[in-house]
Amino acid sequence: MHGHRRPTRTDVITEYRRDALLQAATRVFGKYGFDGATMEHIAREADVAKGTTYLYYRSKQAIYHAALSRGLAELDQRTHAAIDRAPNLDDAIAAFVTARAEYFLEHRDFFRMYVAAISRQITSVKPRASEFQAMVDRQTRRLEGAIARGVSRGEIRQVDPAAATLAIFDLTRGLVARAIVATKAFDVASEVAFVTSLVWTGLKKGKAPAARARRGAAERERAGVGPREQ
Amino acid sequence: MHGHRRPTRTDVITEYRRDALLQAATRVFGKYGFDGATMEHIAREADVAKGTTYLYYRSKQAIYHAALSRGLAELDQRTHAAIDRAPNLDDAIAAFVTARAEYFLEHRDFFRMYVAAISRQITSVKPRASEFQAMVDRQTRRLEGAIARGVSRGEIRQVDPAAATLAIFDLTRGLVARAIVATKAFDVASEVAFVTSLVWTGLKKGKAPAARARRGAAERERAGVGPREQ
DNA sequence: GAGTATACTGACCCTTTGGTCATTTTACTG
DNA sequence: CAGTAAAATGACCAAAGGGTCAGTATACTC
Repeated sequence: MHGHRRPTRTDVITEYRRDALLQAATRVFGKYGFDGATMEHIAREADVAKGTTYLYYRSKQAIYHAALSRGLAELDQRTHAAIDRAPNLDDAIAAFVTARAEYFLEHRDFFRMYVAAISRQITSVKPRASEFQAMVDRQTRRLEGAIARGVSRGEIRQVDPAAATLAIFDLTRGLVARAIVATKAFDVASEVAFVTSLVWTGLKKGKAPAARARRGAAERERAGVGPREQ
Repeated sequence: MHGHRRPTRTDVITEYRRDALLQAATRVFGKYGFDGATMEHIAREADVAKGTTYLYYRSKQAIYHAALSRGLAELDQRTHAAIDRAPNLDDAIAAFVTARAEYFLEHRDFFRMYVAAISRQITSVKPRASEFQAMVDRQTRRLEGAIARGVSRGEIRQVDPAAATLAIFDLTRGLVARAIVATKAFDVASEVAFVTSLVWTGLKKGKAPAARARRGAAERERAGVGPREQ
């Protein structure tokens, strides 16, 4: 556990329990949400008694946070690897969408936690904004870099790389959400293809319609809109 | 309240309380989420005692459902009106995005409830899928129709209208979420313009890149992916 | 195998909160 | 203004669940 000495018996047990608890937590939080999940349930799922849980994680919050972080780290790692493997921008976009869709579909409970976490961020009054911002940043940085390069290299039209990345991010999340909720068969591959084609066509160089000025309504929103209440 | 006889005193009071409670509920549920909200808090916010709440709504679930439904109805109404006012497809798309973004930004607490509801749908094990499906359908039907017409009329390239609509839907939601979480100024108008331009460029007729076959990973997902567990 | 350290357990405590209802307040009627 | 119906109240109840810890089981040591 620390440094690199031979792991003691305690280290091994700790690692084993921590892992089992995290897996159990992901399953339970994914299925019931933070409030719906009970420590008792998580403990049973990990084949321990409730008290044991508190030997490895300080609180419900702590185990939730750990489970979420673990998934995010793995997701980021996979996303980054996929993008780095892509030789050019359109492949990078496809890789981003594909890698994430794949990961989420292999880890449905994690995806549920992920969506709930995003929802919480919007709901909660507590301004844990910075932590959340960092999380999104980690997930989008690589793709944003690739898009920025595409723009400066003239590969695609002049767009705000951050906005484009976030758009792809949103599309992917929506796509996965639908795949998970779907009761009838849902052709993920073709949905992924649609999203990538939509985005690629939308970004590709061509006579850009240069963000046609929208009249009326939208204009009124011009001013910076901070977190002001309705 | 029923039929069209002169409203009795009771009717007036009922309407007044119901309305106050729904407003209060939206505020509280929006800020604290379903579980975080307490009936006591909602009651206080509506200037009544807890018991009074139960004179007008059977349960916490009931008031939650009523508040959500009311917002959805209004949102749908506005969205539909905006689309119907649009003379052609690209205006319809812009109208959809703008109308929704506007409504959500004017009713931030409702938006929070809305996002939480979506998240719940994904999280919850209970298959209330059909009700949810209906909700999304109501919100997208009009735009989907417009897009379908655009396709058959050859105005845009051959795409699945449902998929395109859902994509626009997702982009709008993401955009609003960011506007609401944003700590620094956030230029909604330009974000709306970006999304509409991205979509419009992406859908517009042109040498369609015909969903370039994605090799590898995505392919493996081909089979219908139902709600199977990880 | 006695002795000790480590790991685990679940009954228990305490707070929170959805929902109820006997009682009180308010408004209306004749 | 007495009498009655409608409306509102908040103390109360019961269930649920996060977290604790005294006690028990397991494993390791000499």
